[in-house]
Amino acid sequence: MSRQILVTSALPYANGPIHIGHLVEYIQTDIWVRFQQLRGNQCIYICADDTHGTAIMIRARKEGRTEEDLIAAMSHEHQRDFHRFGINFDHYGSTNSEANRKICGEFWNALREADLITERSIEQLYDPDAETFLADRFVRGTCPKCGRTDQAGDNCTCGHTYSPTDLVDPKSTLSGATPVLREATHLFVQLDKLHDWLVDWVNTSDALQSEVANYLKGHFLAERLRDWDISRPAPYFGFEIPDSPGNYWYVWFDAPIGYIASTQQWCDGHGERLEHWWKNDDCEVHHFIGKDITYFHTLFWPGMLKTAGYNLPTKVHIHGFLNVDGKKMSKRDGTLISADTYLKYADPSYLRYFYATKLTPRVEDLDLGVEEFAEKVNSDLVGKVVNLASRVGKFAHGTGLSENYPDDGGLFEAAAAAGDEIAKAYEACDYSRAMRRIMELADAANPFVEHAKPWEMKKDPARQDELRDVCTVALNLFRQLAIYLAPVLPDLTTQCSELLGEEIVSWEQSRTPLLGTSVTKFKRMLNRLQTEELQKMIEESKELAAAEADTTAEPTFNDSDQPLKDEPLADEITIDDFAKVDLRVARVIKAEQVPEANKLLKLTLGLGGDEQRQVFAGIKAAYEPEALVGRLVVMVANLKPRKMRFGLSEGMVTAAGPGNADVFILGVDDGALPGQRVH
RNA sequence: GGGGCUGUAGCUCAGUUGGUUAGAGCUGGGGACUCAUAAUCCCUAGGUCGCGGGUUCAAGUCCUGCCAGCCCUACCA
Repeated sequence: MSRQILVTSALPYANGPIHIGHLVEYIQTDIWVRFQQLRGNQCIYICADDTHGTAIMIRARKEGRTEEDLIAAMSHEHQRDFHRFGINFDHYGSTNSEANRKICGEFWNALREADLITERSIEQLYDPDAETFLADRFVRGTCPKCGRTDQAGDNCTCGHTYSPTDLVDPKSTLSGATPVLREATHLFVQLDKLHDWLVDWVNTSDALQSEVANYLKGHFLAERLRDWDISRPAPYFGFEIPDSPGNYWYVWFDAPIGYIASTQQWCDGHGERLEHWWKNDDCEVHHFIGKDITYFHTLFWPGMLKTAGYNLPTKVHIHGFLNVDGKKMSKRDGTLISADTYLKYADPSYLRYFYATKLTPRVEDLDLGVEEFAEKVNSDLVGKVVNLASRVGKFAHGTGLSENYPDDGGLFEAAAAAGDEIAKAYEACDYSRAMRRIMELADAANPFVEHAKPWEMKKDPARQDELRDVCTVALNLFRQLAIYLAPVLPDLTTQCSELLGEEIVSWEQSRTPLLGTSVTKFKRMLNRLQTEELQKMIEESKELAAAEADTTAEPTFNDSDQPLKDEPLADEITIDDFAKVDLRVARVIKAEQVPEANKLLKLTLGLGGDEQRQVFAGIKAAYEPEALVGRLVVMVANLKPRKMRFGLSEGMVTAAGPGNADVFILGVDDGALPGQRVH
């Protein structure tokens, strides 16, 4: 009984190129889809570019083009890369399509009807220059806890987390402007109304890996589910909400619906009905995703599907991240290798096979060790599998295959019997196990040729029948391997088909030997992988990253000349003049308000040990005392003490800026110690 | 701090419901062959199964404590 299966991979964001980390997922999915098709199931593979959101809007603006132009170019590039890696989508759409807008509307109405939508006003930082609300990652500023500057909008390297509205001296990374708080209405999905249903679904469906189910139960379902902020105010690149003008669906609302919209487009082109795939209990829906988007696919998405009356996922297959040589991929190390760069140095089959040997049904990170990668490809694929065909190909071209299958000591039969186990492993996404079993078969096949010594038969005209029998066995064992590897190595399968003049279309072909046909001239199938090529690949990635950093860094140096005009450079001095000023690193030990003073804060500065100075600084309008405590500042330590109305000031804290709220205290890089002199 | 996962030969891993001398591939050492892409074949080396307790006639396999590593999360996913 043939199954009907719809498969998706996560939608790549139209904001950057595909890299080898992304490919883990697409290769994993593609293998599964090809396996299902080989087994005779009706299986379609749907994907699309994820195109909406602030990041796309900002990037398009920076590049001076429309969003549509940007995402069209990106989609083209993505599809080109996927194609070159043998990722065989049945349809690759875009979330920025009319089909998607329409289905989003349908989901929206269903959520409204189920009374799951609520409205609330929230305050968010707004960039008055760029005229847009700012997501956390577009705000940087000084950590309110430790005073480190240039920290991200939601957390600091000191480990503290906070809201971007807590940042001292926040700046928009888009325009450099100081963001202001602005109120806007947002729409929320009250997910907690589906709490009981979700608990039940997580417990009873087979859709989730056990560790994922545990994670959900322990983290989210253990308490009240928070409302999900599902709208963004204009300007926003996305779909405007029909019954809430000026508000747009958040990109995470329309992205998963893109799975359905893209299916719709496929249906339109193939005379199919969407209901047959998405509103049909007989159709399985499988999502392949990375662990970072677990939450969306296992709580919100099922909730939305349930509410709108679509098929729930039969299975959400979640995989871990890719490391390279045991470390996170990084641009600096050159290990964040783009699909495009990879292809200049290595065959896509290598990566497909290597990932297959590493993938298990668990949510585990996988490691691409550069040495291991080359070893595995060379010894398994070239040395064992391809070698089997390579070593008899020349002989077989003359003899063709025997009419009857010769005695091979039970090798073919054993390999045919192993098919069920291998299929089971593929089905369970346990490719690692499948590859292991297949290589065991290859290990058993090579000794057969070795012991039969076909090269001796070749020299003896009386033994040509024997020679043909040996070739028949070797090539049939090779053919079995090619069939079992077909989901992983489509190119090898094609080459096998060409060699033997038989198209490989079904897993069942592994059960019966191919006999009595001619064999075409053997052509080399796969080259060995040189580790030097991999080194070059990493080098090129490094250079690309460096070049990119150059071009992106440039605009940030576009500084105004106003400060210099306001305060021209002073007269030249000698080094001796400068040496008279004793600048020291000091730690702010105490910082207090001076009740009667308009501009002053009273600071107690430590120079290490017991050495302390009391300093009055005119920074009241710019800094909260609490934010200063613990910070390192640079002070003029040998300034003659000066009596002020509120007490003695024994030095001066250095700072830049015209005054009032625009005062910026000089800091030092990590590692400096109180008491050290500034030279 | 909370949760999850992992810890078996130099490396990557397998070890089914607890049951004979713990396995494979790669690497290393020795040999053979020459059909094959410095491919292949044969032989060989090698591990107190992270550590300590416990249950059992019997534990890598179950329970418990500890140690190490990785990941997630830390009252806005």
